[in-house]
Amino acid sequence: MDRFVSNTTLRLDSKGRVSIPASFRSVLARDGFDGLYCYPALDRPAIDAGGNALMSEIEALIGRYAPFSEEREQFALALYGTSETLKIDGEGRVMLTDSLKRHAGITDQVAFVGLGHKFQIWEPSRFQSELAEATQKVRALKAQLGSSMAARNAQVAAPGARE
Amino acid sequence: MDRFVSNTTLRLDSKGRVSIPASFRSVLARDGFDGLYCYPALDRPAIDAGGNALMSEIEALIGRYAPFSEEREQFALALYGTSETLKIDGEGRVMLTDSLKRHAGITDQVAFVGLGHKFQIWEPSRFQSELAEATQKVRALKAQLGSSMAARNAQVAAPGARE
DNA sequence: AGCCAATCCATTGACGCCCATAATATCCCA
DNA sequence: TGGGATATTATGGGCGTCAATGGATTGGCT
Repeated sequence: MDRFVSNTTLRLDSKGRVSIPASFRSVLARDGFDGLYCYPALDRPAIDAGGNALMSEIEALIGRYAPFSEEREQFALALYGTSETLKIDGEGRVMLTDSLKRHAGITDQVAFVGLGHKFQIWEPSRFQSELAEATQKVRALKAQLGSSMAARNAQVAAPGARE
Repeated sequence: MDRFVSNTTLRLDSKGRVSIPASFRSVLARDGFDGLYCYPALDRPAIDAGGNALMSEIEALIGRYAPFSEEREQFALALYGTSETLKIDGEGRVMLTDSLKRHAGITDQVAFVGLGHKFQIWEPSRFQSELAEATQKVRALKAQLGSSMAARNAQVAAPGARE
């Protein structure tokens, strides 16, 4: 597997360390990145994290704006300026910095959430409500798609049906 | 055969493992995917499962939105974030995660239901009632079609409608 | 010296992998 | 066409390994 999927919540120990889920670690290893690249998510109380794939995505985003343009400077500041590269210890753990924890409201537990090419780190209860909200949105979109392509769904609802 | 068809219900053992029906396994093998990709179905108490075909469907859905856009982040969170790639052991069994079992109300038995490019995993009695309901609807639809050809167009326009 | 962080080591519970058995299904050949 | 041999499924259980976690020790830096 070469993408981040699923979610798990883990505890921080007394020293503030937390294990990165083993499945995420193996994706990072495949991606070939020593450490964990992360930064506070722009518009949510979460931490974006990943490896080379994430870094080049950010690079691409910033690269789309002209050098010295106002937008470019601001993106660079918001993303590069707040990024950290955390070390991963021998047991696969990291120590989140205070500013990252503050941004996400993290205290003693975190939820790791796969988003494909990257993953996010949330305070567990905030993640729950965000997930509920996002799920609603996806459901709404599916219903919309369903009514325009309804014949397919009707079939799906009655897989064993014979006439 | 390269599609998932028919349905079987199987038991979970004391360790929570359940065999994937052999016919489904051979489809997965053909699809070339090590493991079982699955996630809670959006609008039913069931689990959607499959291989590469299913995963690229999700990828396509998410790929329609621009990187870092609000929609993309939410979709990735709701879809990738709740997906799991289950390992298949040497005997063709998987262990469903707690959250998947909770979503589908699964305890000690499951029904595998082929849906073509993917399949679903249900709690058996829920599947029975869902199937009965669906059959009922199809029957009603047929009766209407039979008694009045004129109704055809209206029905085709809103086949998924619930009342 | 004193603090913080990087290694290193220990524990425990879950999971992966292996082998065993029973019940079917499939084949093969008289 | 039977009917026994054989392969395949579904299922059960044992055991070693690894992941998550906790704690101790070392080493650098001020």
